[in-house]
Amino acid sequence: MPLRHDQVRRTPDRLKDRPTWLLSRAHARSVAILHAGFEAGGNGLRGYHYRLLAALEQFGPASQADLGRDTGIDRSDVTAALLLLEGRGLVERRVDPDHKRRNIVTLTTAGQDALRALDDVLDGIQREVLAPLSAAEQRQLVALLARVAEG
Amino acid sequence: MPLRHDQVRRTPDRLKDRPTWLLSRAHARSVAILHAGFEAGGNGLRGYHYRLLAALEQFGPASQADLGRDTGIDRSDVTAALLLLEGRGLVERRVDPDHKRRNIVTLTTAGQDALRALDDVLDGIQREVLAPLSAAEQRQLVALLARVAEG
DNA sequence: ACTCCTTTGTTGGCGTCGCCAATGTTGATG
DNA sequence: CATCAACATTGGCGACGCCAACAAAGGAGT
Repeated sequence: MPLRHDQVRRTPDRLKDRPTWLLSRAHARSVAILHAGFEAGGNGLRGYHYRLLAALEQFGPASQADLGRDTGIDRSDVTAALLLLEGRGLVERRVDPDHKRRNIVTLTTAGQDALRALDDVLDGIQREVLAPLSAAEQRQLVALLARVAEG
Repeated sequence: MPLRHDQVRRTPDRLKDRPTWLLSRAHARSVAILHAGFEAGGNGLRGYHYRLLAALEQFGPASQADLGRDTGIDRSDVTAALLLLEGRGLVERRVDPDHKRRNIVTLTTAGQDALRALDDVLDGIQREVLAPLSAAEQRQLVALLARVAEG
């Protein structure tokens, strides 16, 4: 069996046609573009932070546990992410007077501004990720992905 | 603004329709199913190991650098993954006599068997991941994902 | 009132995947 | 012969997901 340095990039057949592989590759590309976008215009915020800001903006003040449930983020990770958001003044935390064990998290004006800025970044990223597809195909993909994601 | 414990799981609108979000969710589900499958029938091997075995089986013995290129795995991660594969006797490493800095990695018979076993596991996983879709839709999704993955 | 169970926030840890830098060797190229 | 590139290895980092243990607090049932 001959060796094969000096050859072009290949992908084993076992991988390249498997849906899970394609899903993984597509996701990897999406993540790379997301990362670059957040790097450039995200001001150090990451996916977790955006999810939390989005939930706060839409649903209003909430406890950390509820935030975790709405965003699919583990309670412990919510704590860490909020620490950063609070440090930047994008969010405020205070103890719920009725439930002293509960923190009520509120979006600040600065937080709203940051969310809007991220929205723009995100929109650009969507366009870049879906660029290989026509508008109709993009809609198809979104519909199919939604069902696969749901299970 | 009223609080909202005791409510059902919701997802912020900002997230739930974005292609990158759906891609991420679909990928997450795929990964969860993959993880469960490897847990059950993967004998402690993970994605990296399968990729490496697949490349070796199809393309024959190769240097670690070539393996990395074929599988999209970083050289440093190839080293670590091979360490485990070698420890299990699924792979053999020897120095290339013509290039003493190069290791030639060879798939053993046990490695081939392990690969076959993983193939079956993987096939089952594909079916589970794509279960929400009809056969025609599955083909559509695969075609679209391939293009998105490619960029 | 008292016990039991659950929720909440926090800390700390683990695993996967992807990536990058530095290093010592070695081969190839000028 | 000097330089440069490739190779394998080590070690580290970041994002994301997840889990266990914990103390504080509340709720339910007796």
